[in-house]
Amino acid sequence: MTVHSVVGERGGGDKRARILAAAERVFARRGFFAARVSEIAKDAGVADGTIYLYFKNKDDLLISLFEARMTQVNEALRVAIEGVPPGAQLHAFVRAYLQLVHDEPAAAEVLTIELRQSSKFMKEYENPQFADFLRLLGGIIAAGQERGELAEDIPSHIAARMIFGMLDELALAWVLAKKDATQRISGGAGGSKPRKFDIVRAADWVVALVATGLKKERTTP
Amino acid sequence: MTVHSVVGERGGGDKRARILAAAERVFARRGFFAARVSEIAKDAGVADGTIYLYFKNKDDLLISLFEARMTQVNEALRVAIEGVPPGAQLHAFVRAYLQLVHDEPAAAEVLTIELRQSSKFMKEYENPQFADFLRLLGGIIAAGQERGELAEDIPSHIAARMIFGMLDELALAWVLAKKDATQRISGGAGGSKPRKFDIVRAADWVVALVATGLKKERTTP
Amino acid sequence: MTVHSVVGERGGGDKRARILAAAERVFARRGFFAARVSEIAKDAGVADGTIYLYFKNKDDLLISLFEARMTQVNEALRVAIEGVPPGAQLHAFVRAYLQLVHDEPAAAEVLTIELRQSSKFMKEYENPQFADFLRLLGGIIAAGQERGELAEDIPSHIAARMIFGMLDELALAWVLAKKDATQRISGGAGGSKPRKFDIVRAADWVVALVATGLKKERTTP
Amino acid sequence: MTVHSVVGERGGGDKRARILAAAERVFARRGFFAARVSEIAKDAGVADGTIYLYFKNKDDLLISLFEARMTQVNEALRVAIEGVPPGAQLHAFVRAYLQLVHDEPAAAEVLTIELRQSSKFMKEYENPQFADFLRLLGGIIAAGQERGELAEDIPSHIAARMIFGMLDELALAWVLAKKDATQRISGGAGGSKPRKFDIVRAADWVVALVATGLKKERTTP
DNA sequence: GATGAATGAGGCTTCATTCAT
DNA sequence: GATGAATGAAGCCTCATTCAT
Repeated sequence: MTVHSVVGERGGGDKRARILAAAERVFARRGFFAARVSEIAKDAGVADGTIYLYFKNKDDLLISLFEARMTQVNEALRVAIEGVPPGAQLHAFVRAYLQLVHDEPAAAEVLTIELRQSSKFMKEYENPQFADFLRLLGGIIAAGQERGELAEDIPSHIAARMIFGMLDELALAWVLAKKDATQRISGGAGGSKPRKFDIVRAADWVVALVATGLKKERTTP
Repeated sequence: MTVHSVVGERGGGDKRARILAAAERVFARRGFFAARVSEIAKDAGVADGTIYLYFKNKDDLLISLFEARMTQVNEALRVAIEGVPPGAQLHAFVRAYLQLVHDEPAAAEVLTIELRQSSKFMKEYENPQFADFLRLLGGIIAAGQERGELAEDIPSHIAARMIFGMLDELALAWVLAKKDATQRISGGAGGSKPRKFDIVRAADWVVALVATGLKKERTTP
Repeated sequence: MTVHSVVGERGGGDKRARILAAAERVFARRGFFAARVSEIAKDAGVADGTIYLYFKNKDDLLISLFEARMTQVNEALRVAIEGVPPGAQLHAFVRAYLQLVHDEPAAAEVLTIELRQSSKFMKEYENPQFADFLRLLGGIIAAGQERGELAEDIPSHIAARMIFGMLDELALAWVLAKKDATQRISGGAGGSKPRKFDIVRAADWVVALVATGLKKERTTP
Repeated sequence: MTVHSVVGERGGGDKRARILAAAERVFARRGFFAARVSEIAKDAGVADGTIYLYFKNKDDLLISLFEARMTQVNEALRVAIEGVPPGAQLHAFVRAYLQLVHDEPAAAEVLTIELRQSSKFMKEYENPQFADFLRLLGGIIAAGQERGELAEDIPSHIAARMIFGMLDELALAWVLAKKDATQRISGGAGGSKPRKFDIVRAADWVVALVATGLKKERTTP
């Protein structure tokens, strides 16, 4: 199953998928609130009214998009850690996640930015797929703790949150930097618009930080 | 300088501050897009039109709020690490940040959720205060690397991003959990609505993770 | 010819009649403007598009319905007064009309309520069947006046209008009361939702009022 | 209190009244469903949005209009029968009602046609003013029955309904005839579009019919 | 400066109607 | 003839912003 088959492509077969793919592009381009249903329709090559044959309303479009993408992300992550030795699963997970961000920047942008939108989506909407995601990541950590490989002073679900926070922030920084081709390569800690960096390579940084921290003198055999 | 003097209080003196404080409450309650200028005016005890004597428009209200809060956050963080030995500054920084989140949940909600929002603010808006924040945090890390205390394999500005990601995610989880008093204390990695936890104590977890990672066998003198 | 054969039945044969019957049910249930063509189609067991094979548009559906029903009403009324002595024809007419209302409440509701509706139907639409109805009733009165049995101070067509007004209002009151089974049997002149009464028996009241009025001691020459 | 002061005039003072007056004109002209809020606004000389400062929505406009008008009608009728000898009150009531129709044809049209509109208004909407109207008329009849002047074989509230039916039908016929200046003066019982007649004079016809019926030789005891 | 009634542009959505199959 | 997915015009309503008082 490819990424595109889930959300649909421009030349895709069924309308629902094409609308969802268009919604993703437009939400990424404008943001949910600034996105116009008519623009999504135009982008999908359907009439405005057609959207309402497949989705209840504009909100449903975002929720459906999120569910489709998040389900797919979870699926890909599960595949990525399958057959991997327990001790290497966290690395595999992180790398796979950032690879997905790299491959589907529009999806990453919607997941990263739009879904924080409080009212309708993080508060009222229960969001079971994101819970799945956290459960998957938390499970890897908890298993490491049970095997005695990972310290138990941090609750696994909190650790999962923290790792997700890192990944999400890196994804956001990368996605926003990507937007701006005229980005000045100013040195230092940069402006609010971060410089471009290799998001896939960043997986190693995340794993390094999570595994052994920043302190220099560390692991002894 | 107190927190309130920056953003204003209900019984406060000047109108500008009262409007800003009201905006923060309403943005936290409804989200930026769902917030109504008239509700902010009512909450501030002024007429709708009065808001436009102090702010250019609704966007300006959010930007001003963000700048005031972020300036104050940076100020508080600078104070928190002042006079602290270099090796302990990161801990002080993290603890101070999460304490601020704890003390001003409405502010935390606006900074955490609303500012990620759409195009208008993370893309078009330059956001120098957030850059300051990252520079401050990145500087602490860079200094540690220069002193040879911290590993240099992760660029300091990337490390700063990752740490901010953790802090932001914890703040978000805590703020959203706070919203829902009827939260079931179900076990496991939880649902999308995280269980309540002690946000201030979480500072230790962040520092532990950042310092030495999750791996069990670690630092030897 | 039965009532149903004109407007069609659920299990009926040809599609046109089934659509018309469904339209009557839906118009009675929702009102013309709130009725959805798709609901009529569903109720008739045909596809939406099929309706347009038999009717020009939604308006045509109501007009056709009205013409079919009114033609049938006029037919039934003509039959009802056939062979009846001239002096008893008015009574027969009134009784037959209210009996039809009783037997076909959905039809009565459409004729009574929907057709008064806006411009489209009472203003722009010529409505020859209703003219027939008034001509039939007016003819009975005019004949009575010519025979010297009825006073001539009221023009026969005005008298016909007044009698129709009574019948129509009684039908409306009865139909609307029928809607609400939980009707409180509060005394007095009632609320806007009238109490249930025997619509067929009401024929005697109409005839009594029309024949001799309300005055108790009737004038003697 | 004049008629206009209740519903408002074009050059009137407050906006609410002007909007209500415009709504009455537009509803009479187009019918409720075909009426456009923007046309009402234009007719009232206000912006579209202004209407929503005074009324909740389009439905509220019709309900408010009905309540204002019906309250005023009831008031006028009460004044019309005040001080009139009991035996003459019915005549006074009928004449006053038809005079109101004559003086305010747009109001009559809205009351007569639009309010039959089933779903929203006769079914869901309780309509206390119309109940008042019926109570007033029914009270006059009941009083006549108690004084022994009127026959008691017809329940007073049914008699009230029947009289209202006559008045309403005459009003409708007159209002619709008025619409069409090019009306052919075709003889006989006419088409569906009735010929013009003197609506005020019609009061005598109604009273004659109600009082003594159509029978020429009236029954002697 | 302060007010808040008024504005009016513009979006989401509905639904009668069409037409390729 | 029958279908029903697709169309797209058009309306109600919201709400940020203005400006006369």
